[in-house]
Amino acid sequence: MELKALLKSENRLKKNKEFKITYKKGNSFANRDFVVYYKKNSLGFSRIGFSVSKKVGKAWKRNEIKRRLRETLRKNNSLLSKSCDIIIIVRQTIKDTDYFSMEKSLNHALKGSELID
RNA sequence: UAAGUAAGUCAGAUGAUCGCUGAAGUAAUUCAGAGGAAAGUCCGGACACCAUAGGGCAGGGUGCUGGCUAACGGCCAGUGAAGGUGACUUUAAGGAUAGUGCCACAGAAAAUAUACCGCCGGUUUUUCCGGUAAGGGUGCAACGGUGCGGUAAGAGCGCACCAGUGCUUAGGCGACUAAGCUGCUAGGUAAACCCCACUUGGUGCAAGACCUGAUAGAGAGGCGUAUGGGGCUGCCCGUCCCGCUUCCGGGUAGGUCGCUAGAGGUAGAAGGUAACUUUUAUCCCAGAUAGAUGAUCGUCUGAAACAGAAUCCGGCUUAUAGACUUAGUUAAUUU
RNA sequence: GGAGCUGUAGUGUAGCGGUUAUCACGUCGGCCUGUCACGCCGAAGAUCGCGGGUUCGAUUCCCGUCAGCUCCG
Repeated sequence: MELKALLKSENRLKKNKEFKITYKKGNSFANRDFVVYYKKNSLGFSRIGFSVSKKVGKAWKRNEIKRRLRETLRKNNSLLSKSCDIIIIVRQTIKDTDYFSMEKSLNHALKGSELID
């Protein structure tokens, strides 16, 4: 699958139901900045959802975080072949970190959940 | 030069690589892509549905004058009051003689009554009676203020000036201002109830319309309309529904539309002190749906603030780095 | 996106415009007890979320603002 397709609509978690199922039946891993829920699916590709609480910041701040997360995942396309539903929850500590340390932290979180090598 | 006042503008730019959303195109590709506040949701509209969008009362809102506007609690121009040396700023600013309430403590007395210390007269010299409200004292506030006359002592009792109120004249569309005159003195509070004038139906794009369409009833016609219940903001009137029967077909979830050409932008002309209006030319300028603008590198000038459209407009309020423009004011120095 | 509610000692709450403000739990000190608890007595602890305005005087009335919470798919 092509790299740019990662963020097409079929690769995103959308429905509230899907989120709830992943929360209930999936496994989780957490570090200082992120919580990752993941669960195998039968689609042959992965779907990813983001969850950024209002406690993190105002609207423009949350948008910025989501943009940067998408950029990080775009560079790192190995997630797609896993066929998983993934939810990435952002914690409050992310507020003051810059792009590079965020990327590092996210990779650590994904390694911990054995989604990437 | 310093301090301060008012009005207004911009809101990083540019190049490269990799990406996101929409439109056009068979395709390569091309074009467009967050704000001055997009925010708060404090007002006003458009639009949609609710019942025909109704009547009365209650309730809500606004409150100096004139104008502007689709409308407004907004804006513009003025009036009064308050503040500032000044440029200028602020202003919920109708009515207290329609009525009701309240004015703690203190004080004689807090609104139609009264006299604590006093002053004066008479009698008596402990006091009592009468007159008085000038002085003291209380308080945010004491039935006008200052001065002179007057008096037993006093008092708008009389006079002059001032404050208020009423009337007349002049100016102004008007709020009001100026001058003159007569009578005389009226406590404050309406962001207390209230009165007066104007105004106000409710719900909100999660409005609503259509497509597909499990289970079972949204709709239409007829009959009945006694009681009771429910809906239409609260109550009353009025009105619709709930009952029975016949016909007909269609909740939630999903998708499409609503969804962006508009009280639109830019430039000019005319009218107006201005807000704004009229008109000519020209432009098309986000439309997502878990929700699109990012990352890296280079240069300028320094990894600049507040901060992200969600139906759309007009305002208000709040947040905001840095830079700039224009017009007044005050003070100091020099010529 | 839209609609609403609440802010008062550490916590949960009362409060007619008129004393820098009530009660309970908690805290601190004392009494009681061999000791602790219970009980009794006393004390401290509040910029009434913040900023303006009305008023002689605001926790209370009005305006703005901030924070928290609830409801509507």
